Amino acid sequence: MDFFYFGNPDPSHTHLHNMSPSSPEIALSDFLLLDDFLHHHHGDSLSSQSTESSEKPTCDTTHGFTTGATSKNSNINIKCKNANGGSKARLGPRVAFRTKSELEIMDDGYKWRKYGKKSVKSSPNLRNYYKCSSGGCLVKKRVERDREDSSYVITTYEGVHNHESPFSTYYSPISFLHSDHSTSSK
DNA sequence: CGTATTTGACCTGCGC
DNA sequence: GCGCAGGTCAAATACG
Repeated sequence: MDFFYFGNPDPSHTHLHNMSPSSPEIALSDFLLLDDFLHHHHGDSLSSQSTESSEKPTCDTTHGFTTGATSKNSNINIKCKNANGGSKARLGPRVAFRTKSELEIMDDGYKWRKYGKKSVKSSPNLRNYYKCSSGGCLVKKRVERDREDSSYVITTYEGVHNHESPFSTYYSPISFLHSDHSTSSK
């Protein structure tokens, strides 16, 4: 499976430029992997070795296991959706961050262009749609407030950037995952 | 004046 | 087939 990293998703605490490689600040956010992308490929060897969650349809339950690697508060939740969510061709893996932030606009190092806004049934709040404004890069993101706790912002990324972040002066502690598995997707 | 954002219309998939 | 919900488009508008 593919993996990508957007640096510190919570700009209210640290700025990207100040981020250290070990970045404990990521602990301030929940990090969700929506691996319906995997499910889309179900049947191949991938799903057998990835988490058991890919076996179950709509395992919306929050696993909430803590990454011993990063730290105390960081919840990594693996979410997988039913195959119907993946019936269309996916741009790539979907990754969601839940971040406690006043601001919905997070500078993750990429340049985003807003292309839509919608109120959705699943939440009383509006959902905003962004595309990466780099030419040829089709990565999208959705930003909405948590319906449970509006002080949280849920940011969902879809796809993989085909270019470097303008601010990629740092290295992700989990970037090895990317190099390790990037060949298996896309 | 060029670029980004806003926002209603339009499109598509899904459930009934 | 119809209606609903989510996602995208694109013209109009705002902003630098």
